[in-house]
Amino acid sequence: MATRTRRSQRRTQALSRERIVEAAVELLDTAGESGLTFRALTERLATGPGAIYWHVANKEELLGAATDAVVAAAVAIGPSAATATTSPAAPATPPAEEAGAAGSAQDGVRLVALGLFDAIVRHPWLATQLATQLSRNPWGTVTPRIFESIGRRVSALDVPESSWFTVTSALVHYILGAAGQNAVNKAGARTLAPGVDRAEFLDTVSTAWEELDPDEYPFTRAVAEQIRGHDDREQFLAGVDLVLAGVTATHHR
Amino acid sequence: MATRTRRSQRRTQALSRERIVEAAVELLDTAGESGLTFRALTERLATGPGAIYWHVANKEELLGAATDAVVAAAVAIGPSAATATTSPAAPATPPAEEAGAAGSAQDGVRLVALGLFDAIVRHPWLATQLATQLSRNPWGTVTPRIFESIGRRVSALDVPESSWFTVTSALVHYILGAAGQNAVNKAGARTLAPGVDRAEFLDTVSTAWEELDPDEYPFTRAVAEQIRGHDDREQFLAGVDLVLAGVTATHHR
DNA sequence: ACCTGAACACCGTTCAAGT
DNA sequence: ACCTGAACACCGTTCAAGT
Repeated sequence: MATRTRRSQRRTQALSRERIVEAAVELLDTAGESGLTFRALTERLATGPGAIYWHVANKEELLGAATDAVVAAAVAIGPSAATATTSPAAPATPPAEEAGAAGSAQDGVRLVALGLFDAIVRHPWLATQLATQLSRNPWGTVTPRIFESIGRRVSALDVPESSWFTVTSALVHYILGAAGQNAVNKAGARTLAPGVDRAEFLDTVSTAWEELDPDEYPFTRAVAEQIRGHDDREQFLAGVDLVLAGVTATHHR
Repeated sequence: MATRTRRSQRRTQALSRERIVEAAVELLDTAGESGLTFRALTERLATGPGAIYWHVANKEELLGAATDAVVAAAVAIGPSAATATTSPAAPATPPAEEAGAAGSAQDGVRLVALGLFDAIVRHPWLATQLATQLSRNPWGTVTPRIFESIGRRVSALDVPESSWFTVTSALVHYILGAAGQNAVNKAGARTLAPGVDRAEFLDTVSTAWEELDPDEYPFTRAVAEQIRGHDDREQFLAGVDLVLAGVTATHHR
């Protein structure tokens, strides 16, 4: 078999934290979560483990940095603007969408939400990593980044300032929960042909759900059919709109 | 130091998948995600690794079973009914809440949501594990369990059947996202005195957020103060109500 | 059928030594 | 200041052997 990528030529660029994080993201995308090892990293960067440890404290920090880089790009850009290379450094301010009427702040929320959704689709490991990062390291950079980009749009909605935190939290939580679950791609595939593997997969789940015990799972069985033809992004956006509708109904009415 | 729990007496019960899962949950609760190793399990159960592998295919399956056991108990019971011992096997049908008027289906949703929330607080490893389980194994038992218990209440709301899937998904996604992020307990503490460690922690986050760059993070800084005194459960429920309000506003109105 | 425990391949991390 | 690479402790998993 011997699938050797003969990338172990002499190193041309100097090692740097940025280059290490970049390589980590590539490895995660290519080989999945279990593919990111210091040995693989070491080979790809043509160096030794000690060198990596000089730039990065440990694996947890490396995963955090990889997550942060991808998230930064996602919230800055909006939905899949096809950035081929992931650049760890992102512009400070997101490009302004349509100059802001109060109503199109809702579109802003949708835009950021889709940006995160697409990022998770492109980088399936993000789903798990986001959960890890947000729950055991909320003082890090990842949470504020997401919070800020959603929150700005929320503050442009007409919602009393005292509710900003609650509303933003609800949106962020929905987005992360939904994006996470929908990012079910077979590991390794860079871009999945949208019609083929995916439809097959949904079919499998739908069938499995239809075969559940009728006494224990009446609802899930009843609804299994609806999963078959559905479009993930559409579904995801419908959920965002549901929350936005709740915001409108609850505040300023 | 030699902190030996001298639990390695001769085994009294026979080994079984159930007992292994139970021990795994205890280990996860006590020592965190990194504390669950086959060696620790082996010592606690007074056996060898081979014996465990006879009952369980691998670590991934073990984690899945542990997650499933805890989730099953959570959705069956509702908010923290203080089950001291986690019983992997759960009753088939959840105990009926107040006999169902259409309006109290909303209370049903709140009840299940709080049940999951509390479960994650009691078992912080659930947050990460749920994300893993749901995203790379949706044909497992965990997803249908959660889906069913929320979905039943949704179908008792007056929402057209064609929207059941969308609405249930949105609720489940919010619940998992929110519960996940809020489950920030210091690892190891079984029950945390609610007023002490937690307030200190929120204080730290709030302060950190106030010190962010004013140009990049105006919103997060503005809202940092609101995090200080807030009650997680209250916040969580407010989000559930926001989604429910959205459902009411969008459907059958 | 169920369990034992030594052994294997692999992993994250350290550190004395080099430039 | 930055990098090398051997070495260490530990982990999930296997398997021939026992009962």
